[in-house]
Amino acid sequence: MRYSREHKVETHARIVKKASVRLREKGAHGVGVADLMKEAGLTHGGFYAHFDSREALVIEAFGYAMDRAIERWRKVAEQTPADKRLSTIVESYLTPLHRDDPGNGCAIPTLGAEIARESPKTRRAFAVKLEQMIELMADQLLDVPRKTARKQALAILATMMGTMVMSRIAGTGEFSGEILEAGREAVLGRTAASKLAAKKPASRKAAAATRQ
Amino acid sequence: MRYSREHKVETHARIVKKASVRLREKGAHGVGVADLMKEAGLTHGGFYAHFDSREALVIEAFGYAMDRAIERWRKVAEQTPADKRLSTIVESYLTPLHRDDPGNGCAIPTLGAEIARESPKTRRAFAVKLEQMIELMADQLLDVPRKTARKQALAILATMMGTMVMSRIAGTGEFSGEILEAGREAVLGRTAASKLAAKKPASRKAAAATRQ
DNA sequence: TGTACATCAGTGAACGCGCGTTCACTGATGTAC
DNA sequence: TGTACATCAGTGAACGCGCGTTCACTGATGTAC
Repeated sequence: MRYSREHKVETHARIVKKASVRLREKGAHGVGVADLMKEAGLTHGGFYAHFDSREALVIEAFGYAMDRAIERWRKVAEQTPADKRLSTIVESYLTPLHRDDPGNGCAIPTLGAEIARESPKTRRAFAVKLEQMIELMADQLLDVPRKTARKQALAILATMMGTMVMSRIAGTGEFSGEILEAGREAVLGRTAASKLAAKKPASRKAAAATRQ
Repeated sequence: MRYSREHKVETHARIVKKASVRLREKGAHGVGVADLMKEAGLTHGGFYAHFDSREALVIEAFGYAMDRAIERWRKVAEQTPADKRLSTIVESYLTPLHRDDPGNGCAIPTLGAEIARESPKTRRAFAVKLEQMIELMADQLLDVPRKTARKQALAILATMMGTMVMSRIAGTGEFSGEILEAGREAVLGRTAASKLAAKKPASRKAAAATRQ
């Protein structure tokens, strides 16, 4: 069956998109070609009409995942008043929802170590995307000189990503919630609400409960 | 050949130790049983006299790697005056040397995502070790109440680990060095030396050069 | 103390499963005339 | 506009390699007598 001009491009994109979810969930070696194709509603035989190798899809899917994160942050920045952008990004990132859904989340905490093991050439492509994330984050830090903003952006991203990895190791319980909270507070400072919660044991328990 | 009582224990430990290095370098799926045994000077056939499965060795090797990190920090704490402990740990962690030698480095930046994908039971065992790291780090934060120290320790660890992952994605060049520096500064604050360097372009270049 | 036997860590061949990759084939649609 | 042919995304069987695992065997040393 010969398909229309756009059909192949659409199918290709669908494979990449679905693969990026499964690979974030299971890791770069965690899913086979057959499974990835099934995810896109196809059989494994057609795979090589779209990609030179499994490796090639993995790279493309990783890139897609990072592009989506950048895009998401860009959207938040557009739709949020300047002084709330940083906190909106950080607070939506360091969330149990994000922690428990790595397939649709940031690629660095799930795939960062595997990206670091790629060839220098491939790594460089991802470094460019990382650079974009840093600049985007620095854009949200308004009341400091640009150089300082960039330094702070780097540290904020590192804290966010490290917090996410640690909270996932800790699971979904109270310990994991504590880690997320510490990350949020470190980046944004203690809010009035969290200060209050820290002083009143009763409301702390309630807060712990809502975090699962 | 029947060996002395301690022989098996020693061999077992040697396999785990060597495996922990190779697994940190290549990832949990990056090395085969035969290679791991060869690393310890043995052939693959003897593997199952020591471990129930490859998975069992991976788990044990991950645990060994984390224990070594904890042990190393504990030693630093013992051998360093109280007010220098935090900076000594952080400065030896956020180093090009550590970045370029994942095999002998901290397990979280290399294996954290894979630990997070393990079974809840296994994850919990690693969460215990993570908890130990947190407490050890909190012990070094002296002039704040314990609860605050713990929160700060969590954030510091997250920043350290996130910085390491990001710097490895960035490779070994200037960008990677910038990431490490931002991490150090975020955790320790600008030192007199780095402040000076930031003002004098000449010495900044020199600093960049020493970072590779 | 000396001798016969038991043990079992380690060897290397072999097994078998899974998975990446290949290939002959299909058949719907695009294109040439 | 209609017809014959070409194209090529997708199918499913098959290939073959790598790797985790098994197994019969070895032989040095521990242990029983």
